[in-house]
Amino acid sequence: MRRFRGESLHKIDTKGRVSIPALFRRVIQACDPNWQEGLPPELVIVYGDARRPFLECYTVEAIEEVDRKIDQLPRGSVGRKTLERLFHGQSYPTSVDETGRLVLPAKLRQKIAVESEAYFIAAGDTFQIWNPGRYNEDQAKTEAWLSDQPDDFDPLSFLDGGQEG
Amino acid sequence: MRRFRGESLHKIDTKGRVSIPALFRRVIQACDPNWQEGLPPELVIVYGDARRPFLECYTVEAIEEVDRKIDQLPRGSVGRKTLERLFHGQSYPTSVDETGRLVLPAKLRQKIAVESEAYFIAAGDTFQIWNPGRYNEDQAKTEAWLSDQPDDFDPLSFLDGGQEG
DNA sequence: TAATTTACCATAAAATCCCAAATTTTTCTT
DNA sequence: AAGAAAAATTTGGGATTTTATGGTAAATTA
Repeated sequence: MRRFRGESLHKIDTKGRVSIPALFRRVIQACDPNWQEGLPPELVIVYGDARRPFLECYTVEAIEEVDRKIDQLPRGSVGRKTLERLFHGQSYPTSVDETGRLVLPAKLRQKIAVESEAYFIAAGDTFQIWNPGRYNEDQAKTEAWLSDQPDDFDPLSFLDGGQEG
Repeated sequence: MRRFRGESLHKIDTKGRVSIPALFRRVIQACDPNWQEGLPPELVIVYGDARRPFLECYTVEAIEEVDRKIDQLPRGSVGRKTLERLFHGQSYPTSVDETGRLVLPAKLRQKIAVESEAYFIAAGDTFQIWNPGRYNEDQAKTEAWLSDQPDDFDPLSFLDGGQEG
């Protein structure tokens, strides 16, 4: 399975167009089982979780996996209903244009409060789009926490045992 | 499992190109399960941990092991988020070119403050890239610490029980 | 028709490819 | 073991391609 990796900052123009990081485009294309020469690679942007200040972008393969899992939940259950709202309702299917860009409609830009620039960061099999300042704040918190740890603290220690709080 | 071993100093040219020590290349290639004749061997450079003054280079196998472990952490946990930022976001996937070189983008060069030369040193299943002067300082500290130990102190004693610190 | 969205064209900057000169290391031969 | 030949490594420069971004025209839609 291909994964996103990396981060970068891009301009948003007056029409809401933004370049997708070139490396991300390759993953989007490789993970679109319907893609073929000449067609624009597709993806799905999930924007509904109000507690998250970013847009979450899924490849076709990744969103189909989510869909399959939702299908397995009992009809009428709270979980299923919530997930259907989020992933089926509050999501925006789109595609990468010929020049490697994507159009963020006004509604989505407002959701994450972006205007002239957007910050892209990989998160495994999805990637996120942030307001750059908002991301920096969040990142600063993470770094502050890290610098409170002992000098020899290794983030990888999360991987072992992890008695996570 | 193949391991990196050795150290060396290399020039960085104006485009950010730097030769990878030949012995390291063999390990990178051997640990890239997708590699085949004609393809460039791939690797991932992790640069995000601000407390570390070097770039940490992972083989494909090594980074995939980290990815698998991250996948097993609970979604939404602090540990998972921190590790995703670090290993998925603040990392740079790249490959070894035909002449055995690698390109360090300006952002990565700035992170470790290298300009005309870079120092490479093995560290088990990864290797590190340092500013040569910065590495010497660090090494001097290690040596100073060692020389403060009793004459009969054997570093290998760390291997036994080792009540570190 | 006015407004919005989509397609198409253009350009500067950056990243990549291709070729090649000097080294250095290894192998071969005497 | 020494010297010569071959192979591999490190480094550099120019040409080409890709990327990020902007603008205009065509098309869709309300």
